Amino acid sequence: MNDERVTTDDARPAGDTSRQPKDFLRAMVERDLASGKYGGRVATRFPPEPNGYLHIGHAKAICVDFGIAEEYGGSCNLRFDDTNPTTEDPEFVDAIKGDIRWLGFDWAAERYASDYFPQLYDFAVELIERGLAYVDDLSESEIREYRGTVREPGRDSPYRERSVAENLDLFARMRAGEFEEGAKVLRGKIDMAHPNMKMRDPVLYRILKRSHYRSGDAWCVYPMYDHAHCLSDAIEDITHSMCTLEFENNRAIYDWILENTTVAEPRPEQTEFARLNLSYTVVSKRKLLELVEGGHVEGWDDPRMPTLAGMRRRGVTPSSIRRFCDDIGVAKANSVVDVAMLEHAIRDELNYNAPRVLAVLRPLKVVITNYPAGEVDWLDADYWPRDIEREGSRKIPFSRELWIEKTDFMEQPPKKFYRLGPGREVRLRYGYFIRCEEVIKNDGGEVVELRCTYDPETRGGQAPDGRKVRGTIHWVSAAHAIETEVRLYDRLFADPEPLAHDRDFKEFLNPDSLEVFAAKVEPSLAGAEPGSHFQFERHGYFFLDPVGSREGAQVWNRVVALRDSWARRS
RNA sequence: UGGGGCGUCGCCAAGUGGUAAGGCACCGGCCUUUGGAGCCGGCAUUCGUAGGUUCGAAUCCUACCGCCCCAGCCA
Repeated sequence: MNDERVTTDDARPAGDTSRQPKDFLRAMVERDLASGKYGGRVATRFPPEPNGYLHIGHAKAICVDFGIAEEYGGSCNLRFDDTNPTTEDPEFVDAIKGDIRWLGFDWAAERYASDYFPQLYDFAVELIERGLAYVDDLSESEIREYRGTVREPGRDSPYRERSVAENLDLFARMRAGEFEEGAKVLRGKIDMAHPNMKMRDPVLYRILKRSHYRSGDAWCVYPMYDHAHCLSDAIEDITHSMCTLEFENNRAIYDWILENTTVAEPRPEQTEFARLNLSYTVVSKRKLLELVEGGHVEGWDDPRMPTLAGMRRRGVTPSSIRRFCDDIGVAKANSVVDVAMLEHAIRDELNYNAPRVLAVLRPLKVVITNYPAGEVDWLDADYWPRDIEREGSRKIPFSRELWIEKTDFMEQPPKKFYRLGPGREVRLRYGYFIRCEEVIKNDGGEVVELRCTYDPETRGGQAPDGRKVRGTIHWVSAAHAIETEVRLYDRLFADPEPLAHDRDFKEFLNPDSLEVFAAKVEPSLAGAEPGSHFQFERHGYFFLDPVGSREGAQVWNRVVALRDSWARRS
């Protein structure tokens, strides 16, 4: 529907964005549309609990819930599933809303399960009146015992056969605050021997004498997920209620409650899909919390975190996240997506959107011995390589003293090393050919300076005599360079599946996930806008960190490195 | 050894009885003032396994194997 949901700076030629083969969810929606099951309506919802930050796994769910509604002319509500006052906090609702908007989605309505507490309570009363729910006095541990195990049936609670009148009275008194927390719960009266554990008289309401961030002290009984979710869907006239695989067993309760309460038909239906797992990362609120609390990262928005806040801070674009979600598809098989897919989506976008500039991370001084001191030559440098049809260029200064990358020089270059070495010639990008004439070392034998000559005939990078050089390296004029901080971020974990071992996942943290450099960047970057993207040629895509940067003290985050076939083969 | 799901290339993932899409990754080659990008080519005689039905199966049947979820008054 809303094909115009624009991604501000995406200049890629409009390609075919439609997944050719439909995933099973879209196929289902199309079937329902064709059969007229919901009168042509598609209504979904994204139901986060405001107890933590959204991460890349949620992004997939958001793309499913909002994306499907959008594609089929439907609507998607944002519903905070806030039925547990002990864990929820309004701080998270704002963060969640911001993250969803950042991703480029908007909701038809903003709802809160807590706003439905009165209706939800009435539905519970209805179940009691129908003899389908009862107040149970068993303790928490007794309930567990009575539930049986996956192999053995449970036993009925001694309170299971209370009369409707007694249940009504007791439930009203629970609500009135007459009983202590844990003293009583309301349970669905289904079947204590049901093979599906979830159907063994699920708890519907518990007493929690806690004030809720929205409803305050209006309630001391709070509905459980199984009671609240399906009925909230029904209240909002949701048609397709999509959730992740771990709720498959809960679908039986979902249907049972809706079938046994007076909700409008056609009723919403739940369908499950596999949640996202990403290699080299963990996608679990609890695990991420552990990293934050253990000080392994600097916070929820640490650029190494797979949270949307972290990715935004790192410089990942929302459109590349959406593109990634499109690429991975939706299915029911548990899977671990290769993080290389995400990296590819990011590069693919930034390749078209990030102007190229020069930056030296590990500076090695080069003196051009045949270039006069004090002289400056301002060279033309295109912002875009020839294969990208965008206009724009800037001037970069060339002078006698330059910085080049330490790794672009080797005293004893191996076979296919195209860069600088004693006596070798390379091209300085947008500049001249230079030849290394002398290597200067300090007392420790470390190369600290190169003395080179340049060929004035090669200005711009071409030799009139047709001479070719294999290597082109980046550089920056020492007198003009800006000092900045460059943060190289890498995968947070060194193992593709940190959770797949018998050890603590934190043991697999990548010790090199962050490397900080005092880098020299070309002077044109002086006025760069915080939040803008550039490609530092031969390094990767960088983002001027709007949080970490200060006036005159830029902090550049590497979003993702360039593919590097040299590094791969060595 | 209960129930619910899932198993198609290293990783995702189409395919729903007519003879294995696509993407990522990888490997060649071309091109190249980013060892980037781009272009060309390669990459599952086989669909967890074993039987069976059929002219014909990844798709149907049977059995088996493997993995995930469920015993919170979390969601």
